[in-house]
Amino acid sequence: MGRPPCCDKSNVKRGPWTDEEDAKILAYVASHGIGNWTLVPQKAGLNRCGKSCRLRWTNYLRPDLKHDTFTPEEEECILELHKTIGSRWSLIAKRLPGRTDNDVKNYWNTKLKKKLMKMGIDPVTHKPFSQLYTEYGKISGITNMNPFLHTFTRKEEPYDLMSRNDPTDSMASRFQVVNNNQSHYYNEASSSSNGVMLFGSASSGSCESSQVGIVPCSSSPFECNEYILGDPLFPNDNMDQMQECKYMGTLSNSDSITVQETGTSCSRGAGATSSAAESFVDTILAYDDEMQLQFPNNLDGIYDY
DNA sequence: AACGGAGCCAACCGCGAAGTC
DNA sequence: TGACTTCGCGGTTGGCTCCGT
Repeated sequence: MGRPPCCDKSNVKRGPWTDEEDAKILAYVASHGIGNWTLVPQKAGLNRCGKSCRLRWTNYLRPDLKHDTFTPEEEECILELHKTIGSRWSLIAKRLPGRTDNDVKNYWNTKLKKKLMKMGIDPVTHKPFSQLYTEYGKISGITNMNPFLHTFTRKEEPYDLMSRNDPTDSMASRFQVVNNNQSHYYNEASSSSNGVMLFGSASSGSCESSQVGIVPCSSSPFECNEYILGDPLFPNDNMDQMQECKYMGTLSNSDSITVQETGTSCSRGAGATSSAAESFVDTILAYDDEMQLQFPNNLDGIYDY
């Protein structure tokens, strides 16, 4: 039944690699190529777990890897990609030849994140903290009135907003929706009219299906169709439609994306039923209009989705 | 010189997806 | 089809180095 265990984890060496061990990996790959990593320790004469060997190769020994510091161009690329797709390091690393996901992740955590925070920019949303606090204040102020938003804050629902007690916490984390085994960011980059972000959850009890997409306005060489189309939350039925949109999935140079849910039936709270033809943003706008009528003072000013 | 804190990064951990039997 | 595995990923940690006191 199944494959044999990769190794006896209690009986393998761990910790830093020696030059001798590196040489064994290199020699093995040179003669056999990359294949079944579980067999590598045995065949290469290493007392290591196959998983550890694979990690050592992919993160350090690969001949195509760069070991120098990140260039300003690479830094800019990471920032742009992170703004769009978040902490999907392996996807970001694929756009940076010679860099691994571990490299990118470490560089982000040790340099870029702090750099952004020093500039007063939230590293998750890539928006100024001041703007986020303003927007969050508005959202929290109307949460009890808007039935749609109320759905996300009720404790008995699968959705739950994170605590706002920690002032050092990223604002974006407070918009993270926890949905059983899955969580999705309501990326704060998603709030203007230049593009559309479709979101939802296929595993939600109230949504039968959903889709996630990013529509930008300007086209850079980067295309994120692969991320969107590869997203498990994106129903196959909508793939063709997604691929037909030539703008879909190209990276926006601006931070303007709007949130929208389309397609299948989805009910979130009283009155939030939307038909297949009724878009999510239409539903929100309808509530917005309703709120404007009922509480014109509270919702005065800019409030774009 | 000794110490402690911060920064950095290689390596590990745990999970979900995919593969195998 | 189900049990069990490997693979790949993102998050976290441990230890080394640097720097200020």
